[in-house]
Amino acid sequence: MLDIKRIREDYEGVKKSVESRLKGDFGIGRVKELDEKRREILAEVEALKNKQNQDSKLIPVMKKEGKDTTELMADMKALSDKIKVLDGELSAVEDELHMAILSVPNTPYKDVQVGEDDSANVELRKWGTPREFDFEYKAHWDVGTDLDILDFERAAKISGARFTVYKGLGAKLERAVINFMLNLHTTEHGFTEILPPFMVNRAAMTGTGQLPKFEEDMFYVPQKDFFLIPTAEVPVTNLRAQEIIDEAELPIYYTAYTPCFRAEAGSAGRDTRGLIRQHQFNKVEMVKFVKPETSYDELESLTLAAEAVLQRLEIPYRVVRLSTGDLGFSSAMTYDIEVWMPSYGRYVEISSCSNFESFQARRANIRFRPAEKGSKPEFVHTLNGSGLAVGRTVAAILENYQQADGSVVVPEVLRPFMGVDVIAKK
RNA sequence: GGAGUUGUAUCGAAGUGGUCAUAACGAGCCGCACUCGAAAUGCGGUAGUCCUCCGGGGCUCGUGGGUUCGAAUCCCACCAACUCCGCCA
Repeated sequence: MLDIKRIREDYEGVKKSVESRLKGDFGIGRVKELDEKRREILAEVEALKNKQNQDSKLIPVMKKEGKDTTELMADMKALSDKIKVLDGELSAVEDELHMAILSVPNTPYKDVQVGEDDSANVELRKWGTPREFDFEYKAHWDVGTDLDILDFERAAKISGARFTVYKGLGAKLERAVINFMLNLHTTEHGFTEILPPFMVNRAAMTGTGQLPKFEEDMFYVPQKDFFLIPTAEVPVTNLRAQEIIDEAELPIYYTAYTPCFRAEAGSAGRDTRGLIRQHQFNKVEMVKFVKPETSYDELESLTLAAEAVLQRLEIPYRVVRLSTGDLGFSSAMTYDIEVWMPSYGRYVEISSCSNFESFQARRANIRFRPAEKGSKPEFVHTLNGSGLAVGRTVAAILENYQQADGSVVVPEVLRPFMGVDVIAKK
């Protein structure tokens, strides 16, 4: 959510910034209209309420003095009716304004290049060199199926398309990757591990920006009005919702493993094979709550923490900065980490690291109290990044570490978790 | 799922229709005094939020409705916590 004051004071500037995302109708004009209408009604109703309060105090005094209050009470009834009508109008305008402003995306940071879509993304750096295969390499779904560690057919039987069953060393590999990532982030990067609920309420989904605009992308549990989390970002960021945090506690770094559930509405026909696009997948997420002036430095270190995973696994990747048109709804700036995927013949997104500035903090009401005496609470800046998507990491391992005989070498750092050096056919 | 109890500031807690929400009374915390220093004691201070013509005004007693001239207080719904029962891993 953008600051309504900022929209009021610099309407043209904010409008221009939001519209640099290029795609879609952002409805910021409606916000301005409703804000003006709201303030008009507010001034009127507050004047009437003040009168109501003043007159209301007279009644017990008059009664005590034995005076007749009939006339005054009749006047107040009329006043009260008028207030009721105006209050009704006010809350209708406020509801509409609230919905309207919740539907306006964040303003991109000044460094973000303007562009229509991912074709305008800028490559910032590359790490590692894609491997040259001297045999005919396979896509990860074939590697996994042939080794009998991934089973897409039986997953379809019990659930449907876009689900996977991991089996034997495949299941163990998934678990090893999760543990490796969590251990790295907690012991070397200063993150505190969180294991949150995988179902959340509407308020949490609104706090991080998934609602009200993207409800159709989520799995929903009508019985309790819960949503299956699309990412750990939702429960973990909302962990501190409605709080005023002591400045001394900042920055706060949380990391969490969770499964993620996505309806993948509108992506029919894309990435239909393999582990890349699933209704349910595992992810290790990193979330930061920081002071505003540090948030862009924190974005750099967050991205480096995610990159460290691929460096330890020794898999080539590159880092890109998303263009305005490719930027997520809540984000001001996003770096994507893309891993080398031989079967795609290109780099594929495996992590997304974003600075939301105060956009989520304002929605979820997450503030901190500056240490300086007498200072007012301010919104924190929130960030998050995948550290990493686990299914895609496993896919990248299977593809990049496959051998001519169909076996897969286990990356060095995962061997303590796996207990084997190679995943081979039985 | 059923029954009961509860929800007021950092915490405990009073207030049960108006003139005690500028939230009593405790506790904690921060200043100051006393002290060589500390403890004890005394004094003072210890929400948020919106609007503003910067004078001030409004809102918030779990949340949302209702009754009333007027609601923390009465009524309804919902949420959460606790106790007991049922169910369950």
